[in-house]
Amino acid sequence: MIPFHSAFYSKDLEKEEEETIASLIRKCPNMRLLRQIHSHIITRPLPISTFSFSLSKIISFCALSPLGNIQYAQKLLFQSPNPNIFSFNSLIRGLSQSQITPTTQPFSIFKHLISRGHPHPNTYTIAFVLKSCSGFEGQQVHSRVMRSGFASSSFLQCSLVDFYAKCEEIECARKVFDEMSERNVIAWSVMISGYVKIDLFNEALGLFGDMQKAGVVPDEVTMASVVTACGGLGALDVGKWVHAYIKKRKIVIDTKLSTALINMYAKCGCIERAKEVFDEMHVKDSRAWSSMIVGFAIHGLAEDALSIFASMEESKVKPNQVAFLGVLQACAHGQLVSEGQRHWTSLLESGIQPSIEHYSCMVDLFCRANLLQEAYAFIKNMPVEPDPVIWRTFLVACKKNKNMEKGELVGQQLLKLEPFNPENYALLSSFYAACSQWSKMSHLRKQMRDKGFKTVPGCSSIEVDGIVHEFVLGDWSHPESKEIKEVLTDVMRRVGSLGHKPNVSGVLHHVGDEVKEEALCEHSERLAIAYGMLKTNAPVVIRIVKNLRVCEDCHEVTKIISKVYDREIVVRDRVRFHRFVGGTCSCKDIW
DNA sequence: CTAGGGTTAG
Repeated sequence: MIPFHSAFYSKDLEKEEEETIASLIRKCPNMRLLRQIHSHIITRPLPISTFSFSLSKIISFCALSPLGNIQYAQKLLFQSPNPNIFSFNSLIRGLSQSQITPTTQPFSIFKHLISRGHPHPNTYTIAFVLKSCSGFEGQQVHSRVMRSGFASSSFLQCSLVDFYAKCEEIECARKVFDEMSERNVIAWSVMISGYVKIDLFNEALGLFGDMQKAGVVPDEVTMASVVTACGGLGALDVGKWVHAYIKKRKIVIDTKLSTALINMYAKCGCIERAKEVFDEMHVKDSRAWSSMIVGFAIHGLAEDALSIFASMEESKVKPNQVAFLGVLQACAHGQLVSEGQRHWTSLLESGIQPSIEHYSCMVDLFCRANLLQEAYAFIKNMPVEPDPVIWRTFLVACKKNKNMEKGELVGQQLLKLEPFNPENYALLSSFYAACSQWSKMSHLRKQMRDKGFKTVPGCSSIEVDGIVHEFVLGDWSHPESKEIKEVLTDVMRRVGSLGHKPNVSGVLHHVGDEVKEEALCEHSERLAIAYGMLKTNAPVVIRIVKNLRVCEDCHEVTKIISKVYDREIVVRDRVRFHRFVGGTCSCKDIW
């Protein structure tokens, strides 16, 4: 510390002193030393501006440094006679970043500032406050911004767009975005990522197109959202185009963008390319590893998932909860029961608190291996309450194993837990159908009708020449549906001549088998596959994205198609991929 | 001392 005598104090010395104190605080290794610096500046007869500057640096350290103490920052601030806005900003930022739930909310500090009239909040204050606001609070901040002189601040406009996007108030976000006079790369990126956050992937891609038209150059942050949108849509062609665009524009492919690309390729059914991107990464963090593990898992490549998990451990990156989720998922889908149990033990040993998703994977592990007893015992021994997903997993297994007793029990449980979810009624009804309990099934379907429940219809899409065609169950409105029908008739003739008997157990209505067989042919994945067969030729891969899980009969038929028409068909299910080649499926018929 | 991005059960 510079010794000084106030009599000789000049502006230069003042600056020098401030600089020394600031640098001391920057390098401060712990709170104990910080308190010493604090008492130093209190006891020294510093000029008021130097004192105030130093105190704000101390408060900032306490509020923001990992070595700091947010409570202490708050105490200091409210004890000091005239804290500046810098100090308030640090405290607000610290509170909104803090992991522990703060006793004081940033928004209430903001209100406090306004009611006492000084110091005046600035754009920094508002940006920090918005990060931790509830929807209601944020609207109040918004209206204050409009009444203040900050309405045209690009920073705040971006913060507001992001704030509304985080609240899933996408129309409000869009309104702020549209009213901006100048939109920089950040404004476009926040809006695009806002759409991605709520699964409006087409809107995100559309806006990316508008951004290009507006001549704003995207960067790696923008592209991460765009890539994620492609993955969400399962649009491989667009995804490949976007990847090529990134390379051509020489946009930096950092860890986050690489992770997004891995995920996109995996979700678009192209696991080889996902692996290529992964191998090219220089720095792989736990999220990158997790993406690769989950990618292998959803492709049914359990061995690859396990070996990449082992490599992750070897490379000293600690598996996070998602990595464990991926490896358990892989074991479940690959029927590797003992491997799954081994990783479960290692999850518990790692100190990670298993989440409901982890428990769900374990239940699924037993269910897919038809170990219903083990699954049920596992559910009963869980320290957390089983959720509807877990019960549905178990009920699907009961359906497959025609276990009336357990299935009925669990089905009732499910309806009690989630009485307004049509999916539960549909599932239980198909369970009764599988067990040939027709009267119970019609009773349930009557209940559904009475309650006005509608199940989500199956919907499959296929991308042809960059255009995504959607097909809904039983919907023949496609302009080329006559040709599609001809393809399907040919398929049924050739598939039938190979001795395939339609498996109608997946059809819900208790009607004649002939009607049921017809209903099977109208399943959305069949329409989409037929369209793919119509519009493309081998060796082009037919890639389908479906919103529900594939029905058993469609799965059989698709296997046969892949053989007799010699077409590779990749179907993205609601939960995983099926790759049909030469009459077999990569899921080994477990799904 | 401001604004934007990546993994997650059936």
